[in-house]
Amino acid sequence: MPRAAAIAARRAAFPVIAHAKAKADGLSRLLLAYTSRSIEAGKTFLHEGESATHFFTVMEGTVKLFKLLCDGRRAVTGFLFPGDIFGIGSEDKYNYSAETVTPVNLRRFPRRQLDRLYFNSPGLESQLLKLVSRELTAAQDQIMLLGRMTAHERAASFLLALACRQSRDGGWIELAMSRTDIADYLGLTTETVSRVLNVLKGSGCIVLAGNKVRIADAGALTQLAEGTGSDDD
Amino acid sequence: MPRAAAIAARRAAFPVIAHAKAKADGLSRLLLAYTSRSIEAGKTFLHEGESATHFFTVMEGTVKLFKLLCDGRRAVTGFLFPGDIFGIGSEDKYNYSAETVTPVNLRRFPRRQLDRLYFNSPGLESQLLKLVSRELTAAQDQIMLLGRMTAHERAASFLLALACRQSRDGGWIELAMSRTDIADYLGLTTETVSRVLNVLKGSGCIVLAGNKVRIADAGALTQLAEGTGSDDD
DNA sequence: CGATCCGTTGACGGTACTCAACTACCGTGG
DNA sequence: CCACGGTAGTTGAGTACCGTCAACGGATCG
Repeated sequence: MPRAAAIAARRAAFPVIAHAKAKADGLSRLLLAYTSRSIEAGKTFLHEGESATHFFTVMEGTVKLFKLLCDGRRAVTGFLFPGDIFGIGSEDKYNYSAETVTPVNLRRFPRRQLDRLYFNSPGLESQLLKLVSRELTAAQDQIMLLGRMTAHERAASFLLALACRQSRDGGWIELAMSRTDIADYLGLTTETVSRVLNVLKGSGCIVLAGNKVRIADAGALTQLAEGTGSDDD
Repeated sequence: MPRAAAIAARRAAFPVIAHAKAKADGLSRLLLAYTSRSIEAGKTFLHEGESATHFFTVMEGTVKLFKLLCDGRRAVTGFLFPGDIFGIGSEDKYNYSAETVTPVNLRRFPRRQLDRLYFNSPGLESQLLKLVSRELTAAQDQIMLLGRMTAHERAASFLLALACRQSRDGGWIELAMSRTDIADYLGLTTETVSRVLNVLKGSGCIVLAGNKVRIADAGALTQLAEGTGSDDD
């Protein structure tokens, strides 16, 4: 029973709105009417604490959301892929910063106009509620990961979650983000990320080739991700 | 600048809806019309994965929300106090379990009736959106805490966040939850929690007396919580 | 009074961090 | 063309923080 829950958790695991595009059709159509911006890689285009005037959808590329401690320590709270929406949530300030990982194409939507739209399209608000709820679920999964999983388990979970988002290219996953980004996402250091990935590679669970990964033994990886060796529950 | 952000973060730090009662007045009034249940301490009254039929508000007592790994490892995602609302969020299954920490008095509200209510009270849905957003913010703060803070910093943050919720009794904070609960909340072990609290006590930051804590040196505790010793940023 | 649970304290060990060196891969410019 | 510098990733050695295991004290309860 908890096993099923764990699997479901991983499936929804991105702090991000898994397949938001499909689910938020009305919203997406809405966004299409608005300005599209191209941003080069490595630009912080949204700062924690700024007043939240817009929300965004990723058209192309990868974005990361993160928070900083005053001494520079960083936590990446999520990666965003095409179709994901962020900056929703009715706080008046953004509670994370956002930076482009790759060159990115974004559409942004002024929040100020939301109230008007709520009035016109009644389903919209509950769509947003659903999206934020999904983000919340993902964040809580991440809490489980950071609070109670080992480095190996974190890496395995991460790869499986990535695979769920990018199921194309014959199983090859593109690691668009740097090791530092992954480390800050998994609560580890770059060195540990590197080592752990190479252990997974060595054990035959994955194939590592530069920025690409392929999951070779999903079963073994899943077991790792759940911390279950060969024992039954 | 990041310092201000960090402080704001701690202020909102409970994965919980800080002072939801005040903010969600319409909602609270609504809930008052519904059944109230008393539950003894230590009962799991809501299971992760169950279909989410109701949402709840805490009238009295303390509740914890948690998730389990299949091998029994646990992460407490939040503590709930009187006035807090949970089980909102429009997922069809609960994504955490809930257990009473103390004897608790709850009101519960059938979700099925929400749609009808949305129609009648237009502000309601955006109230919910705001509550879920706040939960999300809290969860992301917890991600920062779990991913990038030391045991001492986590404990200090925890105490400060608790103090923000319970500002009564002349500064005495009631630790209704066990060390195990705190450990699962902070991603530590009970032993470490115990040790760290006693270090804080020894350094004069706090006063520990059984289940009660008083913050003696809020400044020092805040510095600890932020990881800033005496260096400027 | 024994049993159990919770919290504390101690000794020890391991996982992951720190520090450091080294490689590979860029793009730039001599 | 290759030297050069900068960045990203890998690898190694040593360390530290925190987890594990174990024992103990105090409270509650039957």
